[in-house]
Amino acid sequence: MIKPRSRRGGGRPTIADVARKAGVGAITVSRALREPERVSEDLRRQIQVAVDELGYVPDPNARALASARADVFGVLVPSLTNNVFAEVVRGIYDSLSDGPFRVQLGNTHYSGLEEERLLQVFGPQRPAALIVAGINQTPTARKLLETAGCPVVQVMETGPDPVDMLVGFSHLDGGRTATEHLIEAGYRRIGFIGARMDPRSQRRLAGYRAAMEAAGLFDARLVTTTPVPSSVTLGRELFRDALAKAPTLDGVFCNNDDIALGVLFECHRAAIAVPRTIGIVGFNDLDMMQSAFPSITSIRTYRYEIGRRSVAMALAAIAGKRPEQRVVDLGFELIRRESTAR
Amino acid sequence: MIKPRSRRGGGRPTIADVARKAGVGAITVSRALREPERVSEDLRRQIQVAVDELGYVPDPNARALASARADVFGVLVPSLTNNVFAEVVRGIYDSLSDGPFRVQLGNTHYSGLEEERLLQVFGPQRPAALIVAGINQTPTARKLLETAGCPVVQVMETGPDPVDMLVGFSHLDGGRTATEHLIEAGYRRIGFIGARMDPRSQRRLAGYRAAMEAAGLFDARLVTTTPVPSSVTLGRELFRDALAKAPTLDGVFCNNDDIALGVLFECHRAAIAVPRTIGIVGFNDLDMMQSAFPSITSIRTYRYEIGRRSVAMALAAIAGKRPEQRVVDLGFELIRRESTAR
DNA sequence: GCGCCATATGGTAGCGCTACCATGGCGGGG
DNA sequence: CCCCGCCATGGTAGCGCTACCATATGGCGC
Repeated sequence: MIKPRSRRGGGRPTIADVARKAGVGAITVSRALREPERVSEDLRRQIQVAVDELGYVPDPNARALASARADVFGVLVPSLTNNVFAEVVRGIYDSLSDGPFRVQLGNTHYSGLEEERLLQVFGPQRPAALIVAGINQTPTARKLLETAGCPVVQVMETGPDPVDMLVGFSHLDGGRTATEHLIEAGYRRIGFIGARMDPRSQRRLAGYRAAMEAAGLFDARLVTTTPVPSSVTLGRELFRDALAKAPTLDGVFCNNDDIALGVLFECHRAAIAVPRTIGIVGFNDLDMMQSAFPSITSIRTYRYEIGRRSVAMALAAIAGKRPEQRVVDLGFELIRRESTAR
Repeated sequence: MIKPRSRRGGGRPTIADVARKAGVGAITVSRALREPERVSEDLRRQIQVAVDELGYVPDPNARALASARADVFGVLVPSLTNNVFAEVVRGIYDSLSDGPFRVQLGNTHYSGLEEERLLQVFGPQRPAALIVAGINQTPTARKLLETAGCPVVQVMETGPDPVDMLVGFSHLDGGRTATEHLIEAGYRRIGFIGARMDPRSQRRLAGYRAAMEAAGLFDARLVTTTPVPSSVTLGRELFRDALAKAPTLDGVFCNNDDIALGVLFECHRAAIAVPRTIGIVGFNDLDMMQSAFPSITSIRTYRYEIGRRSVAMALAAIAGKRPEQRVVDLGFELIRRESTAR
C-alpha cells in the first residue's frame, strides 16, 4: 500500500522518478530523451542531471508497447556459419552499434517455410526495419514483408522488383564473368561445381551456362551439383565426381571459395598441375584465396558493404528520406590469380 | 470515439478480443496460452478456436512489460565472422528455434568495454537468460552479470569460479596436448604462432609453454604472436617471421586453423616439406583441416555442442531445475593427421 | 450437514512509456 | 491594443498484457 511500486517493477527508476527529480512533467523527460530539439536547453540540462543521478535507463519494452514500434532491426539470413552472410551481418551490426537500434537475427536454414515462420515471429514485435537475404521469398513471405509496416531491404542480389529496397549484385553476371575469364585464359572443357544450390548458386550456374553456350562450349556433363551444404571436403569429392564424368576437364568454376579450395587440395593430392592442367575460379574471394598455393582466382563480392548499405537505406527510410534509388547494385570484381594464369 | 481501438494499435486482435469471442475472461486466455494445464480442457479448446479464428498472436512487448521479463536470450560473442563463435551461436539458435525464446546477439569485438556497454543495453530488456563468451569479464561486466537477475552461462572455457554456469573446455590443456603431440612425434624446435591473442589464445600459449618447459625445449624465440586479427594470410606472414627468428624451426603449434592453413600454404610456396621438415598442428579442427594436403593435425573442439548445452542449462535454470553441475567441461580431442606424421 | 481447502476462473490495477490534446505565454499583424 | 497562431510544456488516457487477490465451485472429513 505504502510503496506500491516495489510490488512489481524491479525497483529501477522510471521516467516519473526522473520527472519528479527534475521538476518537470514525465512527457517532457520523454521528449528530452527522444527529440531534444523540442525541449528548451534549460530543461534539457536539468533532466540530464536527474537522469545521470538516478541512473535512469528507459525500458525498451514499455517504449515499444506505448509507441507500437520497437527499436529493433529484424535480420533474416539463411546461415550463421557461412562466412558470406556472417560478413553481411557484421556490416549490419557495425552500422547499428552506435544507434538506439538492436538487432534480432533469424536463421532461415535456406528454407522458405522457416523464413515465413520467422517473419511471423518478427511481425508482432513491430520492428523498425527488416533486412532479408535474397529475393526468392515464398508468396506468403513476400506478403508478410509487404504488410510489415516498416522499411524492408532485401540483400545479396539485384533485380527489378524488390518488395521495398534492394542491395546486392548480380550472381548471374558474376558467374558469367568467371566463366568468360576461364575461356579467355584458354580453357575449353570448363566444369561447374556447385553445392547447396540455393537461388544465388542457381544464378551463378545460369551465368556459367550463358558464357559456355555463347562460346559453343556448353556440355551438360561438365556440370556437377549437389544440394548438400558446401564445404572444403565436399569440394574435393565433387571434383573427383566431375573428373570421373568428364576426364578431359581442364578448368572449373566453383560455386564458392570453399569448393574451390577443396578442388585445389584434390589437385595437389592427385598431382594435377594448377593452373597448367586445371584452371580454378572461386566465388566471393575470401581471404584465403590470395594466400593459397597457387593463389586462386575469384569473384570478389562486397558483403560487408552490402550490410552497411542496407542499414543506411533502412535508416534513411525510417527518417522519412526514402532513397531515390530503391535498387543498389554494388557489383563485383574478378580477381585474377595464379590458379588461372596458364 | 466509437472505435477508440483504432486510434493507436495496429488494429490487430488483442487478448480481450479473444476473451470476448471465447466467452471467458482475458486472464484465462492468458493462462491457456502460457500454462495450459491450469485451464480446463473445455475452455482451452474454446480459446484455441477463438485464437485461430482471429489469428491472434500475443504482443511480446506488452507481455514483457507486464511480466517484467522478456522471452529473450541475450548472447554476447567477440566476433560474428569467426567460425568458432558462429558455430556456438548456431548451436544456440538451433536449440531455441522451437521454443518461445528469441535471441538478442551482441558483438563485443573482443573488447571488455564493448561487452559492458552491451550488457547495459541488454539489462533493461530483462532477458530470460544471458550467454556470454569467456570468463575474463571486466569487474563491471561481471557485476552486471551477477545482478542481471537471470541465469547466466559463460561459454568456451572452463574454470573454477563461474558467475553462474559455465560450459566449455580447457584451452590450456588443449595447447599442452597439441604441443606434447609434436614433441612425441619427434619435433624439437617447435614454435607457437598466434594471432589476436585473446584470453583463450593466451591460455593455449600457456599450455604450449608448459609442455615445452616440461620437455626442456622452451625458447622464447620460438614464440611469435600479434594482436592483429587472425587470418590465413596473416598465418603465412607470421610463419615467415617465425622462420626468420628461429631458422631451425621444425614444427609449429598454431593458435587456430586459419593460421595453420596459412603456414601450410607458405610451406608449399617455399618448398618446405610437411611433415618432414616442418610439423603443423592447428586448433579447432575446422572441416578444411581434414581435406588440406597434407591433412593437418588439429585439436577438435565441440563448439556447436557448447552452444546447445549452454541453452539446455539456461532453460533448466529458468524452469527452476538448476543443474547440479554448474561447470561442464566438454573437452577436446587431438586429431592426428599427415601434417605431423613424420 | 457444515465448514474447510483445493481448484478453476475472473476483476482490478497496474507495468513504464508515449500519443493526443489542452494550456499558457509570447510576438506580430491589423 | 487586441486577436491569432505558434511554441514549450503538461495532463490524461491508454498501449496489451499479467500479477495479485477475490470469488465461486465442488469434494472431503468430521
